[in-house]
Amino acid sequence: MWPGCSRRRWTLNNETIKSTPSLHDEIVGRIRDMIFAGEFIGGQRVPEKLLCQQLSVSRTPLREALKVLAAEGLLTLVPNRGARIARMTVDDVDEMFPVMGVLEGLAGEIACKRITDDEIDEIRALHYQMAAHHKRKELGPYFKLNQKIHGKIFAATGNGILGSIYESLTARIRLARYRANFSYERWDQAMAEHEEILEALSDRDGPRLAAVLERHLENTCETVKEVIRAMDDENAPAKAAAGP
Amino acid sequence: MWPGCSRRRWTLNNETIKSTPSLHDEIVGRIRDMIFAGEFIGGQRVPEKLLCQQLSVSRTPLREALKVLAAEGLLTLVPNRGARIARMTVDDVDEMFPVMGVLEGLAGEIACKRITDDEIDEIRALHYQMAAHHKRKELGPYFKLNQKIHGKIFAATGNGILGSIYESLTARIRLARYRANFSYERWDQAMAEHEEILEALSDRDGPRLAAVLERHLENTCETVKEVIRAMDDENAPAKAAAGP
DNA sequence: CTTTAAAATTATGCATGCAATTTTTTTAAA
DNA sequence: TTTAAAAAAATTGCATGCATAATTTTAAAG
Repeated sequence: MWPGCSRRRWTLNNETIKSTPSLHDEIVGRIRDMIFAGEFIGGQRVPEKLLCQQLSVSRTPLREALKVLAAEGLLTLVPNRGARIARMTVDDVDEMFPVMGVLEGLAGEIACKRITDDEIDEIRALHYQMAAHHKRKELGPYFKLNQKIHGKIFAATGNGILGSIYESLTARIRLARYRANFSYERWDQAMAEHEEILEALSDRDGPRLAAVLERHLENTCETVKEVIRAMDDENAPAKAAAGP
Repeated sequence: MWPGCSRRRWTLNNETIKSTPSLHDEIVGRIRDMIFAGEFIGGQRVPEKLLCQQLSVSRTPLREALKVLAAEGLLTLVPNRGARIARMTVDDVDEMFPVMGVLEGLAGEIACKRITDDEIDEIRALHYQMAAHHKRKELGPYFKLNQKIHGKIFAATGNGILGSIYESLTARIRLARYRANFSYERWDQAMAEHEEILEALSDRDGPRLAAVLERHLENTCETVKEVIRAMDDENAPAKAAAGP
């Protein structure tokens, strides 16, 4: 996701170099996956030692990986106090939302100009798969495909920087979304919006796609905020209930 | 510039904690300044040892700092081959430009809604200072103030994420701009656009501000591309000229 | 003189160890 | 039982050392 991290070919000064996979890049990916898999909950401390034995590496490459993840916004690093899983707040989402909005809008406009028929077909295929999972109320697979479709739209822009910024924002959003106990009405609405997205894309209607994507994002944003509020309620009053 | 880096107070879980400044964060700042000061040119290798003795620190915290700077896009880290100053290409600028465009537009719209009279006065003061430097053709101070004004506009939005994304993009742009041997016509044009920016901001005219900012950015973008092309010409044919 | 191959040098990747800070536990007092 | 202080334990920050990969130098061949 981040431009130029793990095992891949490097293009540098017009030369293509095959890189040996380095340990800390491997670790970055592993920890990222662990976070997204929900192995840690927001705000939780993540001691270096724990990760060291869990990944069977020494502290040096691990600490380098933590630095990278903190730069991505997935971890919060406090001097002398180690790493914590970044905690998403409702305010954070409110800040991220308009930014993602203009990025999605831009992506929609560019994508409509540059997307190929083959790419549209790919997205259509993913769309119908996703629709099937929606019908069967299979949340996990639905999310994966949803994510993939948005990724494909950004990929179709051919603008790597646009894609990577968007990706890093959705990654942070994903911190809150892994346990999505949201309403089915919202889900149905999101699916309907995706129908429109596919239509606008097929028609290569840039303005319409931009508009739908923004509306869709608004839906997503509300969903995420609900999840965050639910998570906060689950923790904060739990302490009061845990009293004598 | 980056949310949560060096000596500052941390807000975490609604607690305010004063953090001890940690060495690697200090190093990140120092190296960033060195890069912006133009001590290294794009594509140049930056051996760890050199930085170690220059900053008189050991390799461990230095390497952590390099990871962070690479995540910011200021350095390129290749496994087993160390760090290089990131090289900006014309294509990179072409990708960054539309992204910065929508971000500036968004910032302009929000800023006009939320900016206070005091903040406008501050920007006005900076503006006139900048105009003076422009008249005297003092490029360095002009750039500093220019940067500050745009920063203030983003600060006025109250949206930290918007600001930090924009900041990280301008940081990468700055890699190319430190030796700006561009045309005076462009400079005059930029100054004229800044007059308009101040006007639109004073009138709190969101759409107009967004439009001017985007136009201004286009100017900046062309300037940067010229600089990059000049830098490339300075290096590539130099080898051919250095022949026997 | 240029090109190629091997050795020497240098740089990077990672593990470990110690000092300093933070967190937890223990102990004592209110 | 709660609170405060002190001691113990654990955790982090950073330096150093060694193995491995990359680069430069040297030597030889074409």
